[in-house]
Amino acid sequence: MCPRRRESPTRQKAPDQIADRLREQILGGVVEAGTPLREEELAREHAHSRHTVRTALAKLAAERLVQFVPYRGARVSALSIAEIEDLQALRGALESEAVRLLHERHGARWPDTVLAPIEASIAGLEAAEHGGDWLTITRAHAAVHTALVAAPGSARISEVHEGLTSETLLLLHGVRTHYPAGSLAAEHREYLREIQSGGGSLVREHLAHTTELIRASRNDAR
Amino acid sequence: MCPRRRESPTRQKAPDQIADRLREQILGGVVEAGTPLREEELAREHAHSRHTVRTALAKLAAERLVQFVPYRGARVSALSIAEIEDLQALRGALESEAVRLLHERHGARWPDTVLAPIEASIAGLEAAEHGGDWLTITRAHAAVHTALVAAPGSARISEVHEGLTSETLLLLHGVRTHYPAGSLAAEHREYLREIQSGGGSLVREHLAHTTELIRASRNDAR
DNA sequence: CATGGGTACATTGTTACACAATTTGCGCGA
DNA sequence: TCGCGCAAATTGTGTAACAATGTACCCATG
Repeated sequence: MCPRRRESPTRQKAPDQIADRLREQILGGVVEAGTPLREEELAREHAHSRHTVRTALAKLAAERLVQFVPYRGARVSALSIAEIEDLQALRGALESEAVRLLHERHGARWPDTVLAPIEASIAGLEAAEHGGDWLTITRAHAAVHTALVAAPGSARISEVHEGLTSETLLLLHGVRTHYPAGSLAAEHREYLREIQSGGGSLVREHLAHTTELIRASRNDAR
Repeated sequence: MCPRRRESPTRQKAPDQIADRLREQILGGVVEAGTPLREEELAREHAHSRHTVRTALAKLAAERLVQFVPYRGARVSALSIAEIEDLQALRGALESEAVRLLHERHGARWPDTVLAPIEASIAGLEAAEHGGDWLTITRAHAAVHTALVAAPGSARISEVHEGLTSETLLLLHGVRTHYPAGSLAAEHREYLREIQSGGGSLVREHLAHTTELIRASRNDAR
């Protein structure tokens, strides 16, 4: 292969590659909640050693896509409604703090430098709604919230929030809600308009709406 | 030794033991910021394999006590003032959300069931201030904030907040501030009294005070 | 004497294979 | 039919080796 330029980051490490592939399988629904993940089997499938696979699984455990039982191994996570509410409470804390910081700095009319990246991500969501599969749509949806939380530039709030993305996508995978194409984007444009003058309660209301969709979807599945 | 009862958790795993020991060394100042941590050396010192040591180092990296440079190894973390401010912003988001939740449920007079664990941890801080070393004091101090954030029972907010404890203690290790014994406890009793009627701004003020102490301590050290 | 290039060294990243440890389930005997 | 013991399945950890990467040092040339 081509020699790597010195400025490039070192090539992606094997555990990261394995984690990426497993993450796609889990979030894409190929591997369902509760499925055991056997180290030797994964080592064979990915043509890597068990040590490398264990490192990859540890990364997914940190993202809460998998859960470990000692001497029993890893399995794909499933969250209870109570756990979902805890997760949404955390996301609400982070996103409402981002909104508070933006109010503190910019009042009720946020400048274009703040709005443009968020609006760009909403445009991306709209594009995803026309033609993308459900995972593509939920990823684009997550990107909107990520952009909003990133807007004040508080690096650690952003980082923790981004760390919740896999888990959030895993949750939404099970939600078979049919939105007309473009309606999620419209909803988030409205949300962006409202939170410039509103506050944390709008954030929590927005997230509670999502929790309710998940709850309803689970009830329908019974 | 006595056979382990089935209800007991399995014995502590080797990587956790190594991580615990290294954490104590780092937080106790035995291993200073910037010190490289060589895998083979640690493997010899702890009488474990490099695999086990690498797993332990990964745990400490997740707590941000150490930082990895690819192919260069781990070293004990050092945070810039900007990074400290980001960390405090995150802690502020979590603690002020806990306070908001407590107001939402209990108004301006929190019941004893809420206050008792927090007051107990402040008593523990007071005990630590009489006779404990600086790490003992900073641990007891962290326990007060942990108890407060845990009070509304939002598990994930608590968990993220607790995950910041090692890093916070590492920061405070470098702060050679001389508090009269008991004054930290008194300050936190006052803080607990105030936040029952006050809100997030008091939380941020309290944390900003700590950031200022760290900043001043670093200036003094130059 | 200074600079650049190449090589070697230090250390991490990963592998293969093996054995220890733990949990659970199944089979056999009472 | 129930309880106990053992085996199987799987993870947790170890050993030893080699691959990969980055940095520093040495040598040669200008």
